[in-house]
Amino acid sequence: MTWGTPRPERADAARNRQLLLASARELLAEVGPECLTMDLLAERSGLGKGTVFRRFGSRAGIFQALLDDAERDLQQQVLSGPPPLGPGAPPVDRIVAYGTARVRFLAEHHAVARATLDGRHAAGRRRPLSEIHLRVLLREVDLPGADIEVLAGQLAYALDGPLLLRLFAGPELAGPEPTARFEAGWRDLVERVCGVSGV
Amino acid sequence: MTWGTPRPERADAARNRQLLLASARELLAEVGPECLTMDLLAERSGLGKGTVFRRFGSRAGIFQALLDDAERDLQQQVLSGPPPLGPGAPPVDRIVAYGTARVRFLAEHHAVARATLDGRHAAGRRRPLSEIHLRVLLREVDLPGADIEVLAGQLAYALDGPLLLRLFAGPELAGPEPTARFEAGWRDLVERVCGVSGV
DNA sequence: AGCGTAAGCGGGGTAAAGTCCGTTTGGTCG
DNA sequence: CGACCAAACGGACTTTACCCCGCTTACGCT
Repeated sequence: MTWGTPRPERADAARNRQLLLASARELLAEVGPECLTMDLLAERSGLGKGTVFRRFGSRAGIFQALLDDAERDLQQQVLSGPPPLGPGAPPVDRIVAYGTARVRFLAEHHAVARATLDGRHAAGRRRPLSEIHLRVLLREVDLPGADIEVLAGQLAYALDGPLLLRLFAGPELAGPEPTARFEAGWRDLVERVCGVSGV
Repeated sequence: MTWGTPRPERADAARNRQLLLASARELLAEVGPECLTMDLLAERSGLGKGTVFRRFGSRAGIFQALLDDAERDLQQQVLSGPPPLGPGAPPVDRIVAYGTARVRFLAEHHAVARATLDGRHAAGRRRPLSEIHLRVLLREVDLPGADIEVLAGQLAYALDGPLLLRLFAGPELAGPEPTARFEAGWRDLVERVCGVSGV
């Protein structure tokens, strides 16, 4: 036994995965994301509820799986498609191209992507504090050609919750070391964006 | 009657708000975030479950309120504290100082901040795709002194879900206009970060 | 003070997420 | 071909966020 790959997927499991994804897509079109329940999906696909949970882990997992499935195409483009999205172009061009592609991807699948975030009744999330403050300050900096609204949002999210929390949550890293690293990273990012040249 | 302010808060409501926040903090320390249920909080504070929901709207709302409460102090520092966090310093310095303060704030309150994100068993969220791809490409760009790991995370989040979804979700803006704006914003951000000078 | 009313309160009810464990089945090895 | 086992399945059960609506209470007005 070589343990490089943990185990191949069983045939019935693979079949059911496809069945579940197909049923989920149907239901999504019929009743919309917020009415798609685990029970409903189980019934529609003719499988047990336990099976649905085994596959997806949670309600949000369904949408994640759906999105991953749609994203596979984008991944292929990135790995072996034509430049600048695929290999062969200068890295900066590829980064720009990737962002463009991803924005379009999310715009196209925004309903599913939204449902991924779980909070099914959270409706309007709030993150205005950092963003507003940054917007005000950025206006005072001379940044010709920049879209301040968008830039403020980008920086706010670069700074905010998910990134930090993910690392903090990981292998118990709430200590001083990653904190210092984020602080340095933030300083570096801001100085690059604002065009501070020197030492 | 002047209708500028919708209505002042009733006295008992204010008292109960404080009581609930205090009870929530106690329970948080005793049983941890994931065991803090709405029923438990209601019982501990001697109020009805309906009241708890009226106050906070949802489970996540509790943690949001707790975090907002703690953040009020930071807000004060920003609005009227000493520079560089408060007014009086050059904007870039203030931006850097704000980021530093916020990183420390989140590091200190990471348990609560984490619980804010609702998905109580979501555990490890996945966002490796964009991040890994960006990391690889950024390494090919000459960026002296940059922490590529951190930078890749920052850019990935600047690009990713929450920002887009928030605007898409808002006043129904999935159309082409904001998409184009995000694409342009991304190009601008990347070029600033990577030090592309010219036209 | 007495009254009207709108906001706040209570807690039982509901639906849906997530868990458990006994049963079934696909795959492999003798 | 038959036995064995780990993985997959099913669906009843538990937990808990969230809703609903009749009751209570604080505040403004006369």
